[in-house]
Formats: sequence, structure tokens, C-alpha cells
Amino acid sequence: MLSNSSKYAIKAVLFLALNSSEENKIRVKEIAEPINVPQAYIAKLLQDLSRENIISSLRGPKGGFYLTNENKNNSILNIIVVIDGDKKLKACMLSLDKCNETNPCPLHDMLNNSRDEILKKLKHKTIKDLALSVKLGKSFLPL
Amino acid sequence: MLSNSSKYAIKAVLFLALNSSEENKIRVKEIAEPINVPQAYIAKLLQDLSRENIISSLRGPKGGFYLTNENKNNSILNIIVVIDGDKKLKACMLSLDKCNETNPCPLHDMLNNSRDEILKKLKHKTIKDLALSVKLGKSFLPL
DNA sequence: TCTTAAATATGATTTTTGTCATATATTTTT
DNA sequence: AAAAATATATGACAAAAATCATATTTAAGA
Ligand code: FES
Ligand code: FES
Repeated sequence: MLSNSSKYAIKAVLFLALNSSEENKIRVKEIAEPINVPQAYIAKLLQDLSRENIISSLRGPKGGFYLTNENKNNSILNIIVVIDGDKKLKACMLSLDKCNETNPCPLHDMLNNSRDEILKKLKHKTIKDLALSVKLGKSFLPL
Repeated sequence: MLSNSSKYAIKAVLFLALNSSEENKIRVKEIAEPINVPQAYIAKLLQDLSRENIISSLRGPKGGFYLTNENKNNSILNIIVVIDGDKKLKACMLSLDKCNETNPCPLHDMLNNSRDEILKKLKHKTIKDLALSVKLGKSFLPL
């Protein structure tokens, strides 16, 4: 469902949401270790996210990655779309060209409602929402 | 969510459910074309399914693949597990080692219900069920 | 202005997944 | 018993995803 890369990206963005701010930027090295992802790999993903304005960055000494308030209002879906593209999540379960109600594949009726549920939730839940849930101790980020 | 391979496998098994029987075996060549999958590739998948008794086969002249009634009672999930393994579907959305209610990752509460729904449906829906839905014109198999 | 610390761009390498090819074993037919 | 038609086993090859490496650009600070 989610690629390895987008899982990593979500973890990194959440980490930034919890630990960074415009005044407190975080170097890639300091992100990679706590979220347990190879540094060179997460660096590339962060660059993709930065290019698409999901996160913010500044280079040079005292530089690093951080989230503005605006960044924090991005949905989780946005992260996934930047990293994986938008085809994966919406594609038919059996790879029919067009997935719709009038020409459903045998799995469509069984699975499409749940799939749409997930999509809707990913679209409406923001970085800020999830960061709050961690802050309140309702969920946990991996070491 | 589903690998390409398991999509192919489901299509092939459904095709067999609709067109084969113990008295009417179907050669791999005759399966590959209508479901639009390379012959050598679907052959390998069918062998995996046969080895795990999801489908039946007989070699030699007049041989081929077919489904017994018992085969038709297999769940869709069984097909997926044989082809993809059981880790993919059950894994945590953020790849935490253990995915459970007491130590949820930030996506768990949001997505786990829908995910379990899907799992449950895949587990209970049988080959026979889906074949019937196609037979009744409620869903369609790709050319 | 020079040095240094950081992100960025680019691409090489490795691993996994998907695809193709071929030699072998089994069953039926003659 | 021999020949033919089929699945089976095995592995080679290709494409995609994940991982690693390095040279370049930018900003801060001395
Ligand atoms: S047509 Fe296959 S999931 Fe919609
Ligand atoms: S802990 Fe991540 S989905 Fe359950």
C-alpha cells in the first residue's frame, strides 16, 4: 500500500513536526538516526519533499530542515503523493484500466468502500493532527 | 497493496473457476491469452498455486489446470498469501515491528479499522463467491 | 573575502520484483 | 514400448525500487 520510501518520509516529517521550528532547524544527520533510516536515503527523500514545499529547508551553516506552520497543515496524502505518485493508491485492485462502479472488477465491490475510507482519511488528516496525537501520548513514533 | 503477481494469480484462478472443471482442464496457453498475462509468467504462478493446493493440475496429454469444488472454497486471501507471503498485508503502515492497539504508530488508529475490514473480507470471500458474481453479471473480468 | 557547514543534484550500486527461456518429469495415446 | 503433449523445476535476464556515494551550491561567520 505505502512504499518503503513514503513510510520513511512520513516518519521524517512527523519527526520534524515534533522537534523542529523555523528557529530550530534540524540537520539531516540528526533526523536519520532517531527515525532509523539510512542518512543518504532520507536526505534524498527530504529533498523531494522540500522541492514540493511539503517541508522547508535552508542550506549552509545553521541550516537544516524545518516545518513552518503552513507546512504543518499539509495532509499525509500530500507526502505520499510526492514520494509515490498518485497512481498507486487509486489504482484498481486487479489493474483494470478504469476503476469505477459501472464496470467493476470482481474485487471492486468488496474492497472499494474501505479503500475510499482510507483515502479520505489520508487526505484530511494533517501533519499537525498526527504530531498532536504523539504529543498527547495517544500514539508513538519508533526510535 | 497487492503485488502485480497476486493480481495475475487472482485473475487466473477466477478464469479457471469460470471455465474449467475436473473434466475440462485448461492448458496454460489457453489461460494466458484471455487474462492478458505473459504465458511463461502465469505458468510460474500457477505452479506455485498448484504446489500449495489452491488449484489442481495434471500433466501430460489431456492435462492442464482446473479447480475442484474444494479448490473453489479457498479464500482470496489464500491466493495472496501463497504469492506474496503474509507479511505485506498485515504489516504496520509505518513498519513498526509490532502493530497493535497498545503501542500504535501515528497512522494506526486512523487506518487500522479499514485495513482489518479489508483483511476480513479477503479472508471470507471465496473463489466461488467471486466467480458467481461474474456469472451473474455483477462484475467483470478483463479481456 | 575566505572558510566551513549545511542542503542539493546527480548518478552509481544493490536488492527485489517481474519477465522470459529451457531442460526435465509425467501422463496419455498409439 | 515409443512418441507426443503437457506441467514442473530451475535459473537467466530485465526493470524497478531501495540504498549509497560524491561533487556542487548556498549561507553563515570569522
Ligand atoms: S474496478 Fe477493480 S478495484 Fe475498482
Ligand atoms: S502500529 Fe502502525 S499500523 Fe499499527
